[in-house]
Amino acid sequence: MKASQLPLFTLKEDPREAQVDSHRLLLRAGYIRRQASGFYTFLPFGYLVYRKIEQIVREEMDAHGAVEVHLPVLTPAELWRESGRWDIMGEEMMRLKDRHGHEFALGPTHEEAMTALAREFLQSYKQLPINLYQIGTKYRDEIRPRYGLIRCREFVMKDAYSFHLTEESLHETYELMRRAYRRIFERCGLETIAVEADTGNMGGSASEEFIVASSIGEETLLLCPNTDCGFRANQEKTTFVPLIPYEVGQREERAKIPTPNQKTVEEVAAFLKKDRRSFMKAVVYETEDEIILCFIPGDREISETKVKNLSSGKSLRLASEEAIWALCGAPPGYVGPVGLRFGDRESMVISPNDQKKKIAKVLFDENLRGRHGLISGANEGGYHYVGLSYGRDFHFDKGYDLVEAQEHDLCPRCRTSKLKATRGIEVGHIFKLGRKYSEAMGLRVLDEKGLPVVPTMGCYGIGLGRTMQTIVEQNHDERGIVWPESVSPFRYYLISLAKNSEEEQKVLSLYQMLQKRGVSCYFDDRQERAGVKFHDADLTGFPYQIIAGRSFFEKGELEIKVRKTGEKKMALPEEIY
RNA sequence: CGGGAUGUAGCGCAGCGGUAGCGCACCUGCUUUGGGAGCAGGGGGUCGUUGGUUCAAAUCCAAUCAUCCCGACCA
Repeated sequence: MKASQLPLFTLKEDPREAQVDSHRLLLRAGYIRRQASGFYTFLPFGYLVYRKIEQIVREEMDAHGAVEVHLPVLTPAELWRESGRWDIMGEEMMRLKDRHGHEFALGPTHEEAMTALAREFLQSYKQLPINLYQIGTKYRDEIRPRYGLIRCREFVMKDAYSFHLTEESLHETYELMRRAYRRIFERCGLETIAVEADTGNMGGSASEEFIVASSIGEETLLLCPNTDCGFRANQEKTTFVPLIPYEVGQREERAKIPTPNQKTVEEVAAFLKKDRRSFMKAVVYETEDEIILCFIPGDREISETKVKNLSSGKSLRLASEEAIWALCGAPPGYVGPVGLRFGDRESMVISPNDQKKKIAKVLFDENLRGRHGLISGANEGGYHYVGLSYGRDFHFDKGYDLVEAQEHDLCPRCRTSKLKATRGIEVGHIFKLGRKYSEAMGLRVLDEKGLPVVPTMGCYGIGLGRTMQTIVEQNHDERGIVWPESVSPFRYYLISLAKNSEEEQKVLSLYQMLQKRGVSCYFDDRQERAGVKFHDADLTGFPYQIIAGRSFFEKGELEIKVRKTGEKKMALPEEIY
């Protein structure tokens, strides 16, 4: 392709909107352009790269036994109501009505739609297992779109859904997909780390994320440096194990201490000159039908993800001040385990200002078990208790893991090494979904005995646009992008330094000869000075540059420059492939 | 949704009460031609939108929309 047909859209100056290198370079080198916050146009080069990635994904999915289909972007509300997610998905899901008033979602994911498709044609166990995938546009109304293609509101995802009679069969496909993903990212020139992940509101048992280590990543991973152990997980998923176990402490008298205007653990600890480790921190959440009071060690932060997994799964948020008053009879900051009007054990129904009656739950972190001398709110404004004892002032049967694990905590697997933290971009995710959707949507097949069974499911996603930008994030220098050959729009960037029409004709012949031989080459035939072409060639980042200059016109020799290393060598036209 | 910032030519920005500017890009001509050329000439903006203050508003005030950054984490 020639520049006169397929123009460059390069910019001389950095666009103001871009904050990170990969985003800046994709804009500047003319690969993408923003249309609205979180919505991007793919320009010619960008679309070429995108399609190369798509093709890699397609080839590997096909090679690993999956079948491609294509579903509508709009999914009817009824499907989401069947699974119960119409209400759960919240504002992240974009919705609209047609002229008849029928409700639709712009699909953020397609579990429901694919399960609905499967139940239409799956009747017998003989049809299983089957793995259906599509490459299609998704919509998520992100709170805050960021970093170009990394987090946007319209994006292309490859999503696959597999259906199985047995756990073993699901496991086989899960492993197959794991292998396919390794191949896909490898072919894209990305080094991924596979980590255990939280299953989120998707439901299901096992789940693994494919992460590319990067400082702009929005995921935090915790890794065990002990190679024999090899533990790697998403921070959200990591079980908290303190490096130094919490001391049991001495049993002592309970005392109520005035702590006026001291609300946070930090404030009260400073005020009483006590260590934060001896505090029992209370955090209150509510959902549509629950109020959840959590107690955790005072020196740590709570993991909202972990609490969410222990709740009804609906929209979890910090409780309102009214709800805290209704629950504890005290303002925020003074909540504690003693004197809760419903006791300190299990659940009962209360009625906060929020119209509805809600179930009250109390969750204790396991690290509070059996401890004495703890400090917590007195459930009375302006007072805290010191000297709280397990068994006397609070107790619990089941303790939970509620604390967010951090770097330098103990590895929960080998329990010998300190965890290390890394930031990363999630480019792929594989799940064992289980029967959540097949069950809810009435998917059944007959087994060998002719009895109906509900198939179990797996689900496997890759963000294509995000993958594309991640490749740039990992492959660039101060001059521009350095594409891996597998996804570069073209293999060669041909720069003509012709000074007259005779020389121009020579370069054009060269280009036509390369075309004829099927060499992937972009010909910059613009009437520009050499420097401009060199800069654009480096910026757009194809793996090799062919420079037709003096040596070509005099001796027929071309200069080949390797973009990545800057290394140059001479070659004859026939030697270029 | 809370806090901060910014909207002026295609892009990057200055101007902050008195005729709308600069650099790059674009068009024409001449010279130049191996790392973002020089000279000369030229085209292009209802200053995000709406309302207000004023003799006079890009400039002051208000509202609104859009974009970017930080937060939405925890009493």
